[in-house]
Amino acid sequence: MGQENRYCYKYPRPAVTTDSVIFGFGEGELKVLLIERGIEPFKGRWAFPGGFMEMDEDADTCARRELKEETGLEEVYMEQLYTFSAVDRDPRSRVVSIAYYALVKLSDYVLKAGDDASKAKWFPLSEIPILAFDHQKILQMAVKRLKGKIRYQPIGFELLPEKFTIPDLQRLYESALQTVLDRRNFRKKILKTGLLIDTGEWVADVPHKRAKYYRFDKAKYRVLSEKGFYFEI
Amino acid sequence: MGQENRYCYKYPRPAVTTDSVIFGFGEGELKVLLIERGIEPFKGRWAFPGGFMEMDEDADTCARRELKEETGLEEVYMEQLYTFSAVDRDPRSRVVSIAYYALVKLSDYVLKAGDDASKAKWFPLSEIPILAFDHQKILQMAVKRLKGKIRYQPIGFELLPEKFTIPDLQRLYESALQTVLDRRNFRKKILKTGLLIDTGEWVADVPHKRAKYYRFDKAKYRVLSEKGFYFEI
DNA sequence: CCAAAAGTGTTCTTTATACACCCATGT
DNA sequence: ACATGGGTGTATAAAGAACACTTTTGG
Repeated sequence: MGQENRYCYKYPRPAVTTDSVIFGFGEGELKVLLIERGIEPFKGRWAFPGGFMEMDEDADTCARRELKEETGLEEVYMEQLYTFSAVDRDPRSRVVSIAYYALVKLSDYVLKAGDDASKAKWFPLSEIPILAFDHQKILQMAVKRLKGKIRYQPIGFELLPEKFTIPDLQRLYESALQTVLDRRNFRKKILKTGLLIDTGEWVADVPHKRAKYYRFDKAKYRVLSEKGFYFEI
Repeated sequence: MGQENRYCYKYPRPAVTTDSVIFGFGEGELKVLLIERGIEPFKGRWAFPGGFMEMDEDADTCARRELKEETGLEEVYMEQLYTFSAVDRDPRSRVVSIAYYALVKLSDYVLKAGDDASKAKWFPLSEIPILAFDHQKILQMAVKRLKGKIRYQPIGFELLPEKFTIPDLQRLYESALQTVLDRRNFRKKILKTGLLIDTGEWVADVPHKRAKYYRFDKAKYRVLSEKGFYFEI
């Protein structure tokens, strides 16, 4: 205890961290989960959840551990994004960050006040504050990746609840891709993939015609994607 | 001199390296450049060029420096691929590797005997030997990425000489994608992009009709890709 | 009865695919 | 003259884009 600098190497080494860009979708727009930093550097600034990699875990494990510790989120869709290694990206010392991005169902995740996650907050993409470190750059890349990927891989479902309507899905696509899509053509394309299962349920308590709820057919998608399934919105 | 373990930290840190998968195209097939390891671990095995990151360089710089030192190659098309961080990927100690892939014009690069590059050799994708570390896994991902990327981004040109014919380009695509393409349709699609410039030169000394040489219009591609140019073979 | 969003088909245009013959050259 | 690979056009099929009205529901 109190023993410092116990780990010595022949050559200098950078510290290795992970940072995760967590996307959610709610109120018709894409959001990102940020944590307010409680310590220097960048104390008080917002940043992505993340932290130092332990020696007995790989980067994926680290990213999931940090995510759980800082936000309570578990078992989310997560993918490696890019590794950021600019020499001066951390003012303290040399730090290499392996960045991830994750897609979560906002409905599964209610921010609890008072616990470790109390400093976590969802920000719409249009209202991102100034971020710590090079996190602005990380965010840019994550958004670009999401936009690129959502067009030809059905990852949109990861952002919606288990049951969702076709108009819900369309709003997500319109928001993510920043375009307007034709209702009839969108429905045709999505149904033609055969990846939606009709749940037989309908939206309730709306002052207009009720939309049907669908589920995403994960098993069928796995089979199709192994066969080289190609899809595009 | 002789002073060891001078760099001490409060927490243990992994070493950080880069490894680069170098693709070339010749004799009608895709090839990869490998280096024979002269030291343990995996002495005598083939591996990708790469090495430890210095504290005053970022990963891109490191990958290019190592590539130059080990093979003499400079100014190649290079992109970050993925970061490999499995706990046991290096038998000596914890090493995180930021992998890159590069595309080079084989014509620009003649292996010189006797210098530092003397242990470098091109291997066709179909004849890859057993590799060191987790390089087999890295190669798999690099090939997957190349196949995916070549379909919708004109990176194929990076693998061909400055001047190339349309049949050359077609052979590259057929080899990379492992398919057979229709000559007439391929030509139409490629020319329709407007990215080929007719050089006015023809192949010489062939016992059949001469093919025209084209150049890739990099400037035009930059303009188009900023405008959201989308292309697919 | 009104406002609001969901559901539904058809036409037209664009793009992709399939396919066969002639041409130029070196040996 | 022959073997080799390069160049070219057209017809058909498939996919994408454009577009308007009716239905259901709560207030």
